[in-house]
Amino acid sequence: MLDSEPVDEVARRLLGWRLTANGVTVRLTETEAYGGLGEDPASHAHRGLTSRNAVMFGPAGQLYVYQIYGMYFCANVVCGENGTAAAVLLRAGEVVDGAGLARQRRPTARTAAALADGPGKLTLVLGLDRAADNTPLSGGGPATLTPPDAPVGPVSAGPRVGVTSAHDVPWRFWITGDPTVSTYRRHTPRRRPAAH
DNA sequence: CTAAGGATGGACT
DNA sequence: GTCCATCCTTAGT
Repeated sequence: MLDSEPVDEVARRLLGWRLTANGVTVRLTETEAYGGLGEDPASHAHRGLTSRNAVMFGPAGQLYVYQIYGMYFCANVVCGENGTAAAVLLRAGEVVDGAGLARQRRPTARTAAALADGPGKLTLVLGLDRAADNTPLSGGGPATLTPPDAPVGPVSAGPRVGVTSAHDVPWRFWITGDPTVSTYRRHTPRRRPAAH
């Protein structure tokens, strides 16, 4: 499935799957699709293969973890056939097991729904960092992906978050009405340092 | 409720 | 040197 379907379809179907890592399990409630070389200006792979995005060009089912803004990490599921670069960003989830550990890792979360209602928060709760980059999700690695045990409800789609280009592509998917879905924020334009 | 600004470091031009 | 697939706190409707 991960390698045989369009990446946006995979993103949709990953909703409801469970991701387990370091004693915490999360049910995915929000995902985003990113395409490959030349086809998606918002994708890390758009400009070609680099040391950071190399995992995206490999076989499907690997975890792609990268650091952003110097202090957070984002987790992706690599999709597409070997040689094609595509991935699904895991944006949010509901903690369904290991809530105690999750709270320790996210002391600022005021509600259970806020434990993993954003991509950086999701990796914090699961204890994932660059060490988990390029590891298998099928078992034996730091993080494991398992199918849903119940059908998911209605799914919504919309533009991706924090993306400067391709605002018209509705490649963000979430479970309709779920309280753990991150609130949409438009990309905040960079400010230049005040001239003096 | 929304908007703005800072923290912070690696990848890329 | 510039740009982020972010989060949190503070200030303003």
